[in-house]
Amino acid sequence: MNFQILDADYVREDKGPVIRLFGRGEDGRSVCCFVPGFEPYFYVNTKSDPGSAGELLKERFSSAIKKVEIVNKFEPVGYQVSPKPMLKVTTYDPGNVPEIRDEIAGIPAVKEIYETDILFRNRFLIDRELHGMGWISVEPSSDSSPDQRLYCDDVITASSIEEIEKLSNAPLKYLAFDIECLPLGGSLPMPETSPIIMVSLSFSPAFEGYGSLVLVSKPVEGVSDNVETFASEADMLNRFFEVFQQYDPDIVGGYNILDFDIPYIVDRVSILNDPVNTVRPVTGRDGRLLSYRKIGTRTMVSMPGRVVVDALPLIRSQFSLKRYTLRNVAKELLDMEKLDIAPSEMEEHWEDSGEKILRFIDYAQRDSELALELFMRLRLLDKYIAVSQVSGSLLQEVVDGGQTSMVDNLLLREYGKRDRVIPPKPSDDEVGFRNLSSEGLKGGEVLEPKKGLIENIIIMDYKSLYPTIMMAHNLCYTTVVEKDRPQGETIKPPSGGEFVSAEIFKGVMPTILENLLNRRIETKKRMKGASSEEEHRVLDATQLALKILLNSFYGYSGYTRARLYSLPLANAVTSFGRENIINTRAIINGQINKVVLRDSKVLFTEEVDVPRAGDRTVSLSVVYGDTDSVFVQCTSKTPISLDDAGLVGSRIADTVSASLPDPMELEFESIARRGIFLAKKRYAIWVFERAGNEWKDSIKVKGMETVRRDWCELTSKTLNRVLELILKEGNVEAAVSHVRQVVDRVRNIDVRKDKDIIDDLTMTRMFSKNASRYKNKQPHLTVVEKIEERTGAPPAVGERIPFVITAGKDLFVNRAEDPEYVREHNIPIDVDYYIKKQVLPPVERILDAFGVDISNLDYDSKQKGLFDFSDRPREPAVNNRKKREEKPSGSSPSARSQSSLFDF
DNA sequence: TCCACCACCTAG
DNA sequence: TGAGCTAGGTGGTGGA
Repeated sequence: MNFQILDADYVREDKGPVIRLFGRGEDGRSVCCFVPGFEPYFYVNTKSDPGSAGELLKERFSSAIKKVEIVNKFEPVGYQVSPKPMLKVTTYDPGNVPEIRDEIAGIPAVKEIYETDILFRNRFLIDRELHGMGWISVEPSSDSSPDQRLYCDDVITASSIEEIEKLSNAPLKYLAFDIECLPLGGSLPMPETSPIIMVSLSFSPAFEGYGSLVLVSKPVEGVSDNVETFASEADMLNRFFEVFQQYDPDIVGGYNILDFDIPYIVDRVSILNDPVNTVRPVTGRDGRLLSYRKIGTRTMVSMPGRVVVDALPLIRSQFSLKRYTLRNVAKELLDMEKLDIAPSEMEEHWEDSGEKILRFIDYAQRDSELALELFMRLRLLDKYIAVSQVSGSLLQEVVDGGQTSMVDNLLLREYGKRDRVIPPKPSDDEVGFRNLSSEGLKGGEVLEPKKGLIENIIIMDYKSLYPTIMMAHNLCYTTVVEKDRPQGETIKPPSGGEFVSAEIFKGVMPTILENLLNRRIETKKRMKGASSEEEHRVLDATQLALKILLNSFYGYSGYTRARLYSLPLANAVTSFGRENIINTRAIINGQINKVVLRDSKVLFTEEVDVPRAGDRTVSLSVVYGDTDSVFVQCTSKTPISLDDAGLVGSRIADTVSASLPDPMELEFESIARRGIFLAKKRYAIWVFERAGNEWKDSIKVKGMETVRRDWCELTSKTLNRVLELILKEGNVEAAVSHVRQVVDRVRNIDVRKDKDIIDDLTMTRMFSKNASRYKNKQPHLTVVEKIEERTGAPPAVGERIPFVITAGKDLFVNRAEDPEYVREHNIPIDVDYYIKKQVLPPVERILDAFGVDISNLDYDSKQKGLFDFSDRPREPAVNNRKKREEKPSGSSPSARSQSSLFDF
């Protein structure tokens, strides 16, 4: 029998722990597979003779410890010539391990204890070389059949398990749900007082022919046939859990279900069950009841055999949006409208028996449909499934957790194969110590940009810079010289320290990275020959997962809560990176300096013995770079075609790559016809990228206000237009005139007449911590306070708060106001603020690059400035350009490119 | 007026 | 957005 591993856990039986693997088969049947015979264990490093220490442990813990063996293991960190004897302690029960560990820790002969905090199910997957979302082939054993009541199509016991390769996913079943509560008097619903009145469910694939189902807790006439009505809330909830188990979903999803729907249902059920049990919220494949745990502000839900996924956090981390309400997310990402009923009108709709209640039902249905659409249409889980397969962690862990557990998982697998033990997660004290004693981790190098307008830029970047540095220089926990000294030369990073070369000992991490990198190259190759769209999608997700994992190791090494934290290692990586980008600049500016184009060939100066007619010289100069990228300006007396620039780019990239150790590689990316560079990490370019035989152009904006969520839409729109006019059309005059129009329009805003403009004036900022922790006033905090005052329900920490600035004499922060409130009460907007502080400064920074003298500008409406052309000829930009052209070439950074700006 | 500081968000 | 990292720009505020 073949199936894909969705989840795993264990149960205790008489003979010992038994692993349970949950999954779905290629035939579409859900499976629970019991695997007996796997035992928990951990390692102990002793101060003296391990033999006698082992005897001591066996005696002291005879009821818990099954056996103690002496094994040869390397310690986690540092190059070591040979392993040392340690104790491998096998216990009867995984649950006892923490307790035994704590007692053993007190024994004087014990130096260190390793791998006691690896979850039993993970230990199993790692040791058996199985992976989350991996396919396995199971040989069922005939003699024993598990008798537990499980909510699965098939229940088997395995006699053997083998991982198999399969490109597609099993036909996974998705269920998304959403509840509606009845807020009494328009206030926030609380489980104690507000009943759940509807539950809406959406299915993929359909459930008994229905794509969605709405359960309603009171009788309603005239509903469509995917609506079921009940006499009570309890009846409705019981039906919900019944449908849940009948459908038997693999993925249980929704929007904000972790922070709202699931806790609400659980709390409500316990209230309904108070004197007598009337509702049984069975949701786990093992029959477990729905429950949740709060860890800090985070809600954890465990549903054995299934995977619970809240779309909200996933969308937050993957898409940069101004707001993450379901309404906005559906609009931005799905181009779908959420139906809406204001909380204050819900009671009225609910009490109605005609059109209003039917509308309310539609509204409920739409919410679960939207949630399901987010999963299906955005293919939200593809990436997580692939990361699970590649890292080996279970899907639930990948979805819930960060990069740490994935890296841990990969390290555990490879450390195990190399006979190395892994240290435990650091205690809070240890983390505190690490934070305090850290002299700091230095990051990447950012080259000062040549500011202003620049034409013909070759953009190149290093492919996976940090991972390739680790591979190239064998940087690893296991290669740091701090215990034994190796023979011969060592690798000395610019940051100091020493690492053993790969010839003497190849590091564990470089080995893992090499595997990941090779698999990625292989996967990309297979993508080209993919036989179906589905196969292509799976392979694409896989290569993306490999990239994510490749890039996770560096961050992990500098993360103070990581099992394997190493500042010397992390600093070695970045120091090589900084050295590398500076060397790259030196090679391009100095060694290469210029190239000659001859018959579609790129020649270096030393390759040109006799100049020929038609030779074109292109001078090269690095004008910007950030961590792993270089931007090279090309100057030539004749225009340079995209193809020629591409050839030059490839030749440079190849030349630089050849000077570097494998697998470091500089890659040609794209060509920018024009770019405006304002500061480090702030620029806009008109780029051309190769797409087959074509060049595809686009404008890319980095760091500037158009991509920042704390600026208003008016700013983004205006700036985008200005950038487009300047970059694509070279039309500064038109840009200035556009700004003038915008300013005019803003001056004449009448909030009462033009409510839509409020959307364009709205800024958002994240409410990032509790109000009391803010040292300074903040505009969005003002709004949070106002909302709390008005409704009693302040937005939650972590939400993005929209606000506009209203007119008045008070301090800026105090004039921030909720856009909704402004709309309803026709509150005047601070027009001056929007012109002077929102629209003009970003535009000025750009026009400044054209030498427009802004020092005399006065934007006050009464005095006419550059942007108020009403009684002034609109020529400043043009005049300015002429002035600049008269200057000798080279006297100003943008002078030369300026002259060609309008000829292009 | 200048500067240090907080806060935010972004680049990579 | 409660768990990978640092570098860097910009705006508002309040005190020197």
